[in-house]
Amino acid sequence: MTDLVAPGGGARAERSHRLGRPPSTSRAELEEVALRLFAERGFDETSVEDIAAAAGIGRRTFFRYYPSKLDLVWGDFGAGLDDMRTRLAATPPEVPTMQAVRAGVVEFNRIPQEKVEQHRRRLGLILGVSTLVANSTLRFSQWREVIAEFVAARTGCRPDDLLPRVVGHCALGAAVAAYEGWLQGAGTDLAAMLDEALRLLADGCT
Amino acid sequence: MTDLVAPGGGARAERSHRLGRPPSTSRAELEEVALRLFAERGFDETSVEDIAAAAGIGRRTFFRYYPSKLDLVWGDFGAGLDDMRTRLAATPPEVPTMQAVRAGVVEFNRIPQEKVEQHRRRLGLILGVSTLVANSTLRFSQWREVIAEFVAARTGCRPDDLLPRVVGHCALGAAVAAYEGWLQGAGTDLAAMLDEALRLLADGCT
DNA sequence: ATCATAATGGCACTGAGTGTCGAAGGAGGA
DNA sequence: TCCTCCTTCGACACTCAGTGCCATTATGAT
Repeated sequence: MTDLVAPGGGARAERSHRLGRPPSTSRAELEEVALRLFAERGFDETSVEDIAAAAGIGRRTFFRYYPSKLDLVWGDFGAGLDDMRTRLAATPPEVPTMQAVRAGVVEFNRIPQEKVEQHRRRLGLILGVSTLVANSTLRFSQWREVIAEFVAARTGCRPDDLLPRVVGHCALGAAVAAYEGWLQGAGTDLAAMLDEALRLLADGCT
Repeated sequence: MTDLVAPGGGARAERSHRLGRPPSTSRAELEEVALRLFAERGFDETSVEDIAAAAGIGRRTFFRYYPSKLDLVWGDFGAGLDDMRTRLAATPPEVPTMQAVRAGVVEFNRIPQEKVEQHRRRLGLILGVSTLVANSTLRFSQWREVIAEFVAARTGCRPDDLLPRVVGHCALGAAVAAYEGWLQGAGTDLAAMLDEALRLLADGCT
């Protein structure tokens, strides 16, 4: 959904193309180069021209791999959303709605041990760099929509009714609060943080 | 807090300046001109140059009244925040926390009858134009902070602990959900919508 | 009239993002 | 081998937001 039709026909250049000039780089390589530059000089201090030069491509070509500098940071966000939607839809009806939401969100954020540090760096950018904080809202609206659709299906109303909207916004809010707490504390566990935040929500924030 | 030191020394040119060349326009006038143009052609289709020309000032001068095109839409947001902070701090201790939050948020959004349409247009821009949706996050973080500070004071913890953060994020989420519902329905009442949304939150989103 | 002061606006610059178009570089067929 | 097709590449030029710099302008005070 969020995916751009990047050169090579897929997200990476791994699949051998059949026709035409082969892509000279890949999204994965661009991300690697860019995230390194961001870590060294900062996001705002790194221009697209810098990234392109470091990756050995032209500035114009960068925008054929990503529609903007911001989008590069998000990785495969869309794929995760699809997973969450599927998992929520498969929840047995006897599980209470908010409990299903909590489980779904926690599962959405499950990351393999070896990718924890990378995830931390990405989230640090997303929640720390003001340009990206702003942009995140647009990304997260799709996230909220997944939740709202699930709640709407459960309660037999439309996704744009008040209750599904409130749950979507609040579940996201709780998740972001957990992200912030996780980034703030050094050795904390993201899953536990999320679970706790969503439990607070389900208990009426008391 | 959000206020820029605009020409004239204040938010408007009403207070006669003491020295130097008098401002050639005011924030209020710029807002009027700009919001009219936004309504006619759309936000993204209206350049700062257009606004400046319509207001009879230079492009460069526009940026002395507002730091960006986005900031123009928000009016006196900062003043409202200070009110909410004060009102929350003055809440009697016997009022439950979430009830105080609900009352505070509803009060924050109280608008005089004659300004309802203008408010609707502003909110429509803020929640409808993607550039502004993105920017809103930054504004709303101050809003969340006011709530989080109150909850922290009530529960005797720090504003960056999990509970205050969750309440801040969720109260904002509920409020935004209410805004969306209000904009969506024609003759709905914003205060009632907000009250309902925050009641849902306090009831654990069930 | 002259001076101090503050707003104005023109100019030039950076940086994101976009349209266009010719060139490059592979695969497959003649 | 050479030609053709197809796709990516990258250069150029453009719009627009935002910023630094600085001469100009309009006022009140002396």
